[in-house]
Amino acid sequence: MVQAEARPPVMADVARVAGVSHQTVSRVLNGHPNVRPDTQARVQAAIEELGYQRNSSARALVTRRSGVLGVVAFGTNLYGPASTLASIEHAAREAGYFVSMVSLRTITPQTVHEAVEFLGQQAVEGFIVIAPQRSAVDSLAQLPTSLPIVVVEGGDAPGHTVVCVDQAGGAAAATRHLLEMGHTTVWHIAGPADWLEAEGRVAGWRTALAERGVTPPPLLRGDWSPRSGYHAARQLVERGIDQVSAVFVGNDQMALGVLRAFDEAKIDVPEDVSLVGFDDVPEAAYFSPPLTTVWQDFSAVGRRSIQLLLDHLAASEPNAQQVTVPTQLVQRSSVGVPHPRAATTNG
Amino acid sequence: MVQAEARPPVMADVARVAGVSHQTVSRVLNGHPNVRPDTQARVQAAIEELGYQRNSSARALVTRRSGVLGVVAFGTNLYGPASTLASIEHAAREAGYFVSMVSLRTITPQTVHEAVEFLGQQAVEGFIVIAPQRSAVDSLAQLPTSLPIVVVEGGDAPGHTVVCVDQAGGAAAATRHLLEMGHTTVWHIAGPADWLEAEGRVAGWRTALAERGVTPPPLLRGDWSPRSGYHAARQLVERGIDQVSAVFVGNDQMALGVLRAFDEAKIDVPEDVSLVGFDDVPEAAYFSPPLTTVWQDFSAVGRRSIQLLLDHLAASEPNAQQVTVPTQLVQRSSVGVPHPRAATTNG
DNA sequence: CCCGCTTATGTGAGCGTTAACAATGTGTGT
DNA sequence: ACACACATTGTTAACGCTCACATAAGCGGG
Repeated sequence: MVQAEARPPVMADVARVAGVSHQTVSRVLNGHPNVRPDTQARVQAAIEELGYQRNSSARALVTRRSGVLGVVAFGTNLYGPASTLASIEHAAREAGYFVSMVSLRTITPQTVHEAVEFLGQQAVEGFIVIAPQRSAVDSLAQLPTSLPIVVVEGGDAPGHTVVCVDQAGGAAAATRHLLEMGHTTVWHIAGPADWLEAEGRVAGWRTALAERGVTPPPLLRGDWSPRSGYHAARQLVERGIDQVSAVFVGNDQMALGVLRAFDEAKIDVPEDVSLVGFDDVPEAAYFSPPLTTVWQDFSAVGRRSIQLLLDHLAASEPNAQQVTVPTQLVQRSSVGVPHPRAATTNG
Repeated sequence: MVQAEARPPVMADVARVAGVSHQTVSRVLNGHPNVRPDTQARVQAAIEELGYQRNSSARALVTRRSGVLGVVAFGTNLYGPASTLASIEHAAREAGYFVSMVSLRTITPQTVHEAVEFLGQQAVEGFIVIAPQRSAVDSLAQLPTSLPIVVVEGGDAPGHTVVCVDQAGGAAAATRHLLEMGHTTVWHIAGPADWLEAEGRVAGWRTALAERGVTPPPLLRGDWSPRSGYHAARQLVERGIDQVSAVFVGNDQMALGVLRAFDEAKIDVPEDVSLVGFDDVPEAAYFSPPLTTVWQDFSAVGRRSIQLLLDHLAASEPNAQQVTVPTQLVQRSSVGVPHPRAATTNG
């Protein structure tokens, strides 16, 4: 009795059925010119008859191209990174590339290094590293690889190709908006100091204040979580909320915590205090009150990252580009004109 | 002048430097026994000297194992799927597997089919499909692959290995909690009808009401978004909120919309109406008021999925298992005892 | 002191594909 | 009718690894 072959069909099988050589099958598969239409049809038919699928390992072995892009991401259960990641994958797939992902829980030179090394074991052709912290960016310099890398949210990583959102611009727009509504100054609850996004927003906030000759009030720090926003707002309340008429919060999650703290302290937004967030998470429009915030185009970040990475792959030129994605202020109901008492700050 | 070899080193290069055969290098790399310690050390040294990295394509070609797992995900910018995905990747990496991801924007038999076919081009060894909608689960039956598949949130997919959260149990617990607080009935704002998670929660809600002999009030439907929760709550308000003392909302995002609508209508939570959500997103604790909700262990879902998939891979047995991950009620401040007027429902 | 047994290493083939080159047919200008 | 270009197909040799097998070396018992 003949042993039934469990093995999936290979090119030679297709070639036999179609009555051609395996090389012709290869040509059909790769869309080479100079294959007669009827030959092509016969091969095509044989492929479907056998349910043939090309062996990607063999192909990768000989072409030295795996068609896989590695993505090292962080905080992927947060809205921003998750959206960026999805967009990266989408753009990569459209370009015919696979995405192999490593999702980091903590981001240190150590973990970034390990992630890149891990992906290096698989034959990725290039990397996208979402490196929102300074330490992560620094660790990029000494990576054990010569593969092209695009850094997302990597701020001013010298010598690297970087895609980032115009944090400073968005923050300045938010701050200016509050100033233009008549607030004499704007407080800021920032994200963690080692986060480049946090620093960019702080810088934008400072810039907008400086434009008006306003000395920035003391900076408050959170860790992006609603909890930390809540605590920062408590501090504000305790040190005298009368002094505060407008707050620019580093992200929407912290803004939610702020809202909660103000609600508990019977401080009305925007009647008593105006608030602007950052991110424009889907929930922001349904906070109480709906939050004025800064929209980030995460989708564009993902698309541009892939685009730059593919450019690098094609050109093999090491020209490090810096791409900045603009933001947009989304006005809702958390900003109002300053309360009379708040106008007399200098009392 | 000798042309410098740009090619990365291969096993033969390592072998030459270490003074052994390529096969011995292979043995060291794969941790085979019967290699003398000093030989092993020499090979190890040569590997490091040359910065050798094994060519995974060549290895995959001959072993017929790529070490890559495919994940088809949906709604990856939402908290639940994003958390599950991260957990899947983590568990896979710990087991030494790579994760290739496809993130779907719309989930139809068509897109699921395409995603699986796409991943099939890469030589994935198995799939995890996050298929939260009935139509997606149905489309799984006729997939063009014989590879092992684990379905996440696939409800009662017959013949498939499924990991899902105990939606009905969680919903019943939420409903019972409201009933035990003294509410005579509980309204429900459900997710979309074709979502298995939504249906599971509806079923649990009905069960808990039936236990007390309570006829379920009319079911309201949303689409998981805060917007839809807002509109459902508006309906409730317009048709007479006096009839309503407790609402179980299909997820936290919709609950936020409900909160917003109630806030606008000057309906206090939990004073006038009690509310329970589902998911326990990080923001839920900072809603106004902090939301009582049902916690889902997304991390466990991811871990169990990988575990089952690896079992399948090892056993090649087609024994379809169904794993259910328990939930937990998280009590915060959105539930209270019923208002006196609400007790006289039959008025 | 040789036999068999174990341990340590080397040799050769083959995985399924693409690239380079060879070989065949097909038509065109002279 | 002949040479030459060109379109179409086939043949052969890598790619870098693991597997199966062959071989050499070490070691205790008769």
